[in-house]
Amino acid sequence: MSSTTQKRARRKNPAERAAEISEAAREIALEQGLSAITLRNVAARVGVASGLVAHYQPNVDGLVAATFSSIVAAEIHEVSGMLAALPGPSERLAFLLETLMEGGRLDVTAVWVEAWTLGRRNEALATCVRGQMDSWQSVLRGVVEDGIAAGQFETEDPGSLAWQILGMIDGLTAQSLVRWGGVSDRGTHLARAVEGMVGAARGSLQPQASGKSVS
Amino acid sequence: MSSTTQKRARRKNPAERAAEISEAAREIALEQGLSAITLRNVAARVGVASGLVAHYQPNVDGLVAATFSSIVAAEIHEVSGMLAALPGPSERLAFLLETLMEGGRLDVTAVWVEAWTLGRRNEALATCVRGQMDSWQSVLRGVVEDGIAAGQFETEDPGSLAWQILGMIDGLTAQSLVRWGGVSDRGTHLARAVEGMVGAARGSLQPQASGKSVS
DNA sequence: TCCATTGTTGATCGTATGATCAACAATGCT
DNA sequence: AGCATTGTTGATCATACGATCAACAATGGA
Repeated sequence: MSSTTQKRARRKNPAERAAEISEAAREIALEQGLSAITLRNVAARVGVASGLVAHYQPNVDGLVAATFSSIVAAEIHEVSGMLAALPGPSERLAFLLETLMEGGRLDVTAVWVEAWTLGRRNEALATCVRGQMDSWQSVLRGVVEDGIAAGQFETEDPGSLAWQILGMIDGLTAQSLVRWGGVSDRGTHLARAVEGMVGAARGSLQPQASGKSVS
Repeated sequence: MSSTTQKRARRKNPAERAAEISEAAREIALEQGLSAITLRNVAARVGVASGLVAHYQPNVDGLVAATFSSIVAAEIHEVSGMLAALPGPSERLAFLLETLMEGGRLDVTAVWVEAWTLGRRNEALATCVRGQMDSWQSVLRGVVEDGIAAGQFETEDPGSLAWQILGMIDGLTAQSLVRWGGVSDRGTHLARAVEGMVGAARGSLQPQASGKSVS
């Protein structure tokens, strides 16, 4: 009993404790949403008094904003790492569409959607949201520009187009947050639409039904 | 003084009072968001005790859900009324894209986005959200099917396509909630994408730079 | 061993929420 | 005028939030 229920938390150095708190906030956000990030909630998960969380994060709005950035930045970093391993712009764009639409990132999508709303009353969060949107747009724009340089894509304004594609992805994934069924060929439709927008060859961005060809 | 500051609210019949409360909730939602719908907040706007609001709306979740439905249903009704006045499917689809992307409905967009998040913890709201999404999809699907019948559009699955277009619109308008600049030709890009998706002629869905041709 | 440093606690304050309900008062019928 | 009906009040309860801070205790150097 004395080992399972700890009366007082083990004393740790600030960096370690701060990391624990950030990680707890991250988990809470992914499981229950950004608005579940609460002094008491985070404290309970770390196994620590609420005051300690407040000590490391003087205001909760900041913690929420930082947590949002942490989650999204990690995703961007991960995805763009995968992008780098692909041979050319067409493959990268196709991979992007397929990956982001796949449905395995609903938790991150929920965080995005909630951040859009919370940003109205949390200025720090709003700034982070804009920053991360810029990051995503930058990644996507890079792919489009590479495609243009390689002669595979054609568009006048890669930046604007990148925003457009991002918006479409956001809307469609947000939709899947509420309604799973209904849309059958989500990926296919989007790929077709984007092909038209970037002037790529028909089918060049379709998610390849690679690997498993059965059922 | 006795006329400006009323000590006790005028006695009204239930239907009238209920309508007042609904209207107040509607205004609050559009101005401050769905989460600002509060017993005391609504009561203050109506000029009434908080208990009275609770009397008419036994639980707040229900009021939030009803308010969402009211706002969105009104918009759908309004827009589909305008659609009926247009000559053909191409004009209707173009009008839809133009109207919904125009930026004059940011308040409604904010309500949508917040509803997606709040629906996670408000089951009644979640049901309403799904219902209104169905309504929108139904309107859009109707336009697409008409277009197919008229030989102007071509697609295998109008229902799925309608979902797709809706998702794109949602994402792009939500984006404009946070970031105004950045995208120049929002409407044009989207129109081009949709043209590709429905197999319509290039330019047939472009927002006509009608009326004012200067500057 | 003593003690200064510093990580940690938990109570406390002010505020806000939804919900409940006995008391009140306006209304209109008899 | 008297009275039952019913729309309305406002205090109250339980809960949850962010924030603050004096007190506490673990740690490691002197």
